[in-house]
Amino acid sequence: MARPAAFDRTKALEAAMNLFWARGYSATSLPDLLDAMAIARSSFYASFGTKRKLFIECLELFGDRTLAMVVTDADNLPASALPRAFFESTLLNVSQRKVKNGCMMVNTVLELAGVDPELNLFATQKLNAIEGAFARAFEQAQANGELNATRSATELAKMVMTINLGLRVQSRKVQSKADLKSLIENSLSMLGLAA
Amino acid sequence: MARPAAFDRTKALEAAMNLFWARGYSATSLPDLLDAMAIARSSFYASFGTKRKLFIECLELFGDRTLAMVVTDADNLPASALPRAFFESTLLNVSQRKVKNGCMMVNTVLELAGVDPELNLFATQKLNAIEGAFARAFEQAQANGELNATRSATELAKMVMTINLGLRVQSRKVQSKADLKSLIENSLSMLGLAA
DNA sequence: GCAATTCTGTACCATTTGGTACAGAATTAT
DNA sequence: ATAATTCTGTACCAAATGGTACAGAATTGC
Repeated sequence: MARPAAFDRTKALEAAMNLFWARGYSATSLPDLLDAMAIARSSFYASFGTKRKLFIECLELFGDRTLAMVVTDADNLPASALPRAFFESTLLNVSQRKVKNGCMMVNTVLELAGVDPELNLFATQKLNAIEGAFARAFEQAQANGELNATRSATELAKMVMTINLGLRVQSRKVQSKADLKSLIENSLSMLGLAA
Repeated sequence: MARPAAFDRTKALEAAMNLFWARGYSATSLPDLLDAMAIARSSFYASFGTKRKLFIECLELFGDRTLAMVVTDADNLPASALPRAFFESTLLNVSQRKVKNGCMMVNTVLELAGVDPELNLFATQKLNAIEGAFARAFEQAQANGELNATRSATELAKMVMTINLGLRVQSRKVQSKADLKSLIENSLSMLGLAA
């Protein structure tokens, strides 16, 4: 008996995520968001609450997607190939635009560490979840003898993440894909996972 | 014949730098700055121009100090000890507050990459200058035979910087000093510069 | 047609933003 | 004392901020 609750919430959320991803939290204004999401102001507040709540939803979406990617790779690849797959699929086999956006969690940690501890913590936990996925994969592989145990699985995972963070910053600097490729190769060689 | 141009420009600049360093550019408002610098609004505009110009001055100050540190270390230490000295002096032998602030150039790159290309480039160049200092030191050491040449000096410098960027992000996450220390040790070991 | 519901559009709000203007107090040298 | 200069304080500005209110158009089931 009513007009259907049609309105592409998912698409709107996706558009918002892309904007936040590129510009960060503070520098993204509400009019910017409304434009990108192509919805009216009232619809915005009706279905997303506040700008901050929307940002959290976007972070969640981004984090879950990234985590899912790592988990899927962990199921289909040997653990020693995981870091390379992760670096390449997020830094090389992606549009230049997405590369320059870096990682939304990393961006958030740096933008909001001294400003919004709650959001900082939220992004931190998402990153830790990814680190955990790496650690579990390495642990299994070491148990199976597929991976040497010169470094512990958790330490190895921490180093993969540290290098990942570094690469994400590099990708927001003025940097060519060739440079990134070379950085990735050197990183993998240092990790002992060059192959 | 006039009131002396007294007013602690240097101290005011320092205070501004500390605030920008902790909160970033957008999240630092003018009233915040005036409070921290302890000067009146008119004095601010008279001697610093705009908020943006002040930020550039602060970035310059921060960058030059960091570069000077590396250059000094390069004159007094073997090149193989440079990365450890750098990591420890900026991440361990410093107040918890400064550690949590991370590196102002890195923060700026991530905050403003998609918003203010000019400031992003400025911060990038400062980082590149530091990378250059590392590269020169490594180059000399390789020529003298003090450092093995399994990796080229410029590649090694790039990797030191990448890991540095990663560590700077880690330091803005919720993280204990013990964790950072362990990350540093693993990083140096991976770089082949453990001890 | 009619009631119900969901959207759009716009007007409005107080607050905050960075920046300017200017009066007057303070401090110096003469 | 006086002139010169530099500071403080405050009032002011237009624009932009995030958020609310509400009228009315659009779309559905009955």
